This record gives sequence, structure tokens and C-alpha cells, in this order.
Amino acid sequence: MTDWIGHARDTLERDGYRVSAPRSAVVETLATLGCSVTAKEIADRLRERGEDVGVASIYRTLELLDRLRLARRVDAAEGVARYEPIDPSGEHHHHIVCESCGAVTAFEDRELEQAIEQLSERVDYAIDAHDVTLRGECPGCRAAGSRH
Amino acid sequence: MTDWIGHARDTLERDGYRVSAPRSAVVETLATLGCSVTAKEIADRLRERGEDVGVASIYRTLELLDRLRLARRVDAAEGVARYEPIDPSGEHHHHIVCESCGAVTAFEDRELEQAIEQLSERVDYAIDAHDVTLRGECPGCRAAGSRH
DNA sequence: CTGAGTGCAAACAGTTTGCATTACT
DNA sequence: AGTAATGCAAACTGTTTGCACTCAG
Repeated sequence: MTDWIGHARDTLERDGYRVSAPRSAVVETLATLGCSVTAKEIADRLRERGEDVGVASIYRTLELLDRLRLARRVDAAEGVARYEPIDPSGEHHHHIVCESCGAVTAFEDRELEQAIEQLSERVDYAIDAHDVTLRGECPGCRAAGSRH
Repeated sequence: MTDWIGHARDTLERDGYRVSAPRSAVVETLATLGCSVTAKEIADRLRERGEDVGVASIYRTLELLDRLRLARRVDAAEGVARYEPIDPSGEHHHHIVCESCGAVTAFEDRELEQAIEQLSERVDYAIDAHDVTLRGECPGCRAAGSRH
């Protein structure tokens, strides 16, 4: 995980982009926050640390990372764009989101990946990515007995 | 499909909501447009037909349909909320979106559903819904040889 | 010195909300 | 009459863009 930061820096450099301080800060923060991160979360975290970065630069950096396949946009919850680092090994996970409290949990499932792989070969699109989102009630909310 | 309209009307009525003209219009339009529909598309369609409905009412109706499980929000593409009718039989599909042109195609896959079902039993959330989105290049864009 | 990158602020797009009006029941 | 629902317009939220400025190569 930590060396994703190095990988990202290298890729940026190799592709002729400058590894500026603001960009580095966004990359590091994205790596730290890890999974399903919003632009606002990055901005807040950076502000706390005193290394303020303008929102525009954050968005531009995230878009760049997405374009370079260093990060991906995940469409779990509605309304806000969320990003997460892409592991160069190709390993990835998906998300379960709680419909009551909004909590997001990650999971991996070999069977699911297999089904998607096979499916991808049958369709007439050239598939290069996929997202799966499960929705339900998290253990905490179940215990609280909240029926939406 | 057509009788989803009746089903929706009945449910609204049964639950004590008025089946007003604007609501009906939204329900019918959603049924007609079918898969992965935005509020704007509904508004436009209705305007064309002269039965103008305010955007606020469209959003309120869609939210109501979502709450009553008559429709669901699909998180395929980023930025806009898309809705589609829920078939009372439980039958449903997922989407492939073209990263070049934005086209959306629906698909169904038994294997995939099975994998998700099994997975759902293993996790500690009470899963009641899921979304799968494949991304790639549609046949048209592939032919056009567009590398993003 | 030159252009890539930044930050600000204004512009935008989609969605939500407050409130006076309309229209079922 | 009483209240659910509507429509408008203003408010909001998240994101993008134009532009002058900065800074690294």
C-alpha cells in the first residue's frame, strides 16, 4: 500500500507530469485514506495538516490519477465521486454500503470475479473494468433494529 | 412492463398517496423510457407532450417511487441519478456502460446472480440489493478505433 | 525564460427546499 | 374545510473552468 505512493510518483514522472508538492500531497492522502475517498475528505485532511491544496487542484489530480489508471472512481454512493488507489497487481475489492448509516465495507470474492470474467468474454463490449455494490443493513444498524 | 404502471398506481393508492396527474405522468414516462432514466429525460419527454411537470415534482415522485420500492436508483454513470422501474417479480438486470460514448446496455446473467446470492449469505450485512456495472468500449466505438 | 501547474473565484449542473397556490377528498 | 401535492424560484452541493500568478526545469 505504501509503495503505491512510489508507484504513482514514478508513473507521473515517467509520463512527463510534474510531481509537484500539491500533487504529492493528494497522492499521499489518497493512499492514507485508502478506500472510497471523496475530494472533500482529501481537502479536509490536508487542511488539518496545514498543507492546504485548492479544491481545483485536488479534482484535477484525481482526474489525472484516474486517467493514468493509478486510481479509480467508484460509484458506490450517490451524488459524490469517490476514488481509491489502484493496486498495480490488479488486485481489487468491492463495496457493501449500509442503507441506514452509509457505512462502507470492502470485500473480495473469487467466485464473483470469475463470473464477471466469464461474462465479460461473452458480451460484445471490450470490458476493462467493473464495479459491484451490495446494499443492505450493517451489523450495527441491524442490532439497533432500525427498519429504514 | 405496461402493467408495472398499474402496479405502481395501486401501490401508491394503497399506501395512501394520491395518484395525481403529475405523478401519473412521471410513472408512465418512467415505464416508457424503461431503463436507466434521468429526471431530465422525464422532464423533456413530458414537455414534448405538453404535459409539463415541474422538476421538483419529478424529483419528489422519483424519490417516492424509490422509497416504495417501485423504482430503484441506479448508480451507473457518475454525476446524474438514474432510475428504473422495479419489476415486482424480482427480475432485474445490470448495465454495461461505454467509457467512450456513454452508451448504456443492459444484461442479465444467472451465474453472476448466483455468485452474489451466495456471497450475500456469507457477509455480516443483511443484503437486500446489489448493483453491477461493467465498463468498457461498445462495439461502435471499438470499430471507430478510438483509444480514449 | 517558458510552460506546466496552481489557486482563486466565478460559472455550472443536478438536486433540494421554502412557500404560496391548487385541487383532491 | 382541510390537507396532500404542485410549481416556482431561490438555495445548495459537488464539480468544472477561466485566468492571472507561481515555480520548477
